[in-house]
Amino acid sequence: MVVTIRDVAQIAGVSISTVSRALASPDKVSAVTRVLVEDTARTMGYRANRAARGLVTGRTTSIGLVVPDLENPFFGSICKGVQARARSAGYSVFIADTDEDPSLEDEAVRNLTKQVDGVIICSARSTDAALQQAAGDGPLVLVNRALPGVPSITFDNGGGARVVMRHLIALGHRRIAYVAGPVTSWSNRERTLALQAFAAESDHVDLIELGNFPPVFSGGMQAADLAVASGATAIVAFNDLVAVGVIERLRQRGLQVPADLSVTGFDNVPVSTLVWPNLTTVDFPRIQMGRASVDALLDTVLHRTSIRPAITQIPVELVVRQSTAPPPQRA
Amino acid sequence: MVVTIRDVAQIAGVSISTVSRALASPDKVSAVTRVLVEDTARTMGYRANRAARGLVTGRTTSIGLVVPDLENPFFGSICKGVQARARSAGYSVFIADTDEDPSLEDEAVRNLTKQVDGVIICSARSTDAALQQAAGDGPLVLVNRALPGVPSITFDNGGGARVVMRHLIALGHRRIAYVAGPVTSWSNRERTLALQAFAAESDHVDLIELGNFPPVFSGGMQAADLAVASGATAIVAFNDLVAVGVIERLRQRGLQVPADLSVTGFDNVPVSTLVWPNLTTVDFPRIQMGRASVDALLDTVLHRTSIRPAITQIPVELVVRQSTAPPPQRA
DNA sequence: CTGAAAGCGCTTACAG
DNA sequence: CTGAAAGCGCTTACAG
Repeated sequence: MVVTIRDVAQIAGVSISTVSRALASPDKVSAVTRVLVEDTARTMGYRANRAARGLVTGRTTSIGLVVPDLENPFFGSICKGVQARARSAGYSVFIADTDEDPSLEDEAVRNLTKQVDGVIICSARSTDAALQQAAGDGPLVLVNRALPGVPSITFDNGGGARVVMRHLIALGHRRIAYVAGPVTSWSNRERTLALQAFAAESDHVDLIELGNFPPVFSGGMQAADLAVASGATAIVAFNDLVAVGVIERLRQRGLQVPADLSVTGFDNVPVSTLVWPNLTTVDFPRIQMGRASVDALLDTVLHRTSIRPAITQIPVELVVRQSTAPPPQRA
Repeated sequence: MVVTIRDVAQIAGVSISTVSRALASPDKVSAVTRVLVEDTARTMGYRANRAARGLVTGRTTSIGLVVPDLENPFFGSICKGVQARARSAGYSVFIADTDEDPSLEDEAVRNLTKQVDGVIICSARSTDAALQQAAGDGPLVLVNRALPGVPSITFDNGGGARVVMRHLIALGHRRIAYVAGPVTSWSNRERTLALQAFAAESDHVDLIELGNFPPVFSGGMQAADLAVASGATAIVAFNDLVAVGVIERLRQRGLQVPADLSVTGFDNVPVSTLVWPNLTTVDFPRIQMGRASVDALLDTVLHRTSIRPAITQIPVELVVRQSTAPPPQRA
């Protein structure tokens, strides 16, 4: 039922070696043969069995992608970028959702390692040690997390945090609350450090650190009350979802954004333009990051001499919308 | 560097056949041998090469999943369900994003067919003919689209449409606008037919059909003005994103939801609780659908005698929130 | 219960 | 430029 190279060879009246060559390395075969084989293969609907090819070449032309949560639009975008770039390079992608569980993540990586040419781990929740180990077992690229000795693609979290602070301070804010994300989040650490440094360098600016909170809507709902009690006039949320939660809770308490308080997010996920007021946030080009991670992985897999540094940092930019304004005038 | 069955056999002092049996069919081997081989394999870090196994068994223990857009949370949820169920059944999943392009979809299916045991196509954008053809080439399950002769899992779109109408009519609405989705959308056709039928059966109810519109925020923005001009007091949007667009445009025009107009969506994506007012919508259990599609596919792949009908329809339910209310009193 | 052998569908030196 | 042969890492009748 399924047509193999043997069938094509028989119909075309050549050896299977010739069929293989005509299809995989057309220049190693005469023009006549090539056309003959190509035509036969096409009309017979022949498609090479990639597993069989992989067995002899040692390359599967597939990669693995591990993400914490496919339902989260942040990761959806990255997947999209990975998938697009992989296809254009002729690679297929295996996907694994770890449900934010470090042990499932380790298992997924182990499972994939043997059946793909390389693995991309997105926002790894696992320990440094486990990741370092995985990196030893085969080509590996980390996305949205940096680890010494392992190729990584990250966003410039620090730069994003600084540009947010600069924006709020320029508007006149002096008491700024940061609603922190999960303790285990690498991005959260990066942002916290940059916010602290920026506040310390600025005159008369107080940074109030709140949290940690879960990186979702309900986290923002919780955090909003603490932020109000702290006397902050601006709230920097860990991400857009948290920012939306903050705004909702403020609305419930009769506070206006941005008239009474300014609120910012991180990520620029679609929801940031679906809520009112539209969020001022930091755009993280996630599809680009997905693409870049495939490039980095294939550099390793194909032994391409890369101009890329081991750790790539993707620049980010502030998107000013309606959720930020000067603080209210003192009575 | 990579340990094969041969290495394990050598260290354990048995033949490769025995290693293979001890690992794959433990009951065909003595208890002593089994333990010996298992221990050796574990300490050596042996993992079977799935491609090699697939070559001889004819089964890859992987499936393919084709979706129109990984960035769309609707599909993200389905992917999550598919991935979870596949893992628990010992299957890996290849993913392909078609960017809503029918020809990319056909190509993805063709590409996958040879390297997986079966394919799940989500919200297929391709033609009936192409899908019918693909179904002939190997196990195939359609998700969110029905096609005679091809196993499908769908939501009860008609039931969803009827329950929305019933809700609005009970609130007192008599002029109801439907903001239609894409012409090519199977779900849109299903919903339209059900809405028309329900309106026809009800006394003094006018259904105003608007569209077609793109199934996103901007589609809603466009549609809102037409809906207002039509004199409708309630707007049934093709999906939640369109509903959010409608509400935003109404807000811009100074109209209040639900005081001036009621608005409903379909899908119950997370954004429906992030906007204000929270959307009244129809919940589509997408993760469940993802899981069900894997079950249906494996029924075919493993020749399981299935109690399941060829076409499964998943029930849906109305979620009443803040975007619907009785129509305003006539002046 | 165990091993030697054949073979899954390919690719790739090696001859000619 | 082309073909016969070996072999990639497994599984599975077939003997013993």
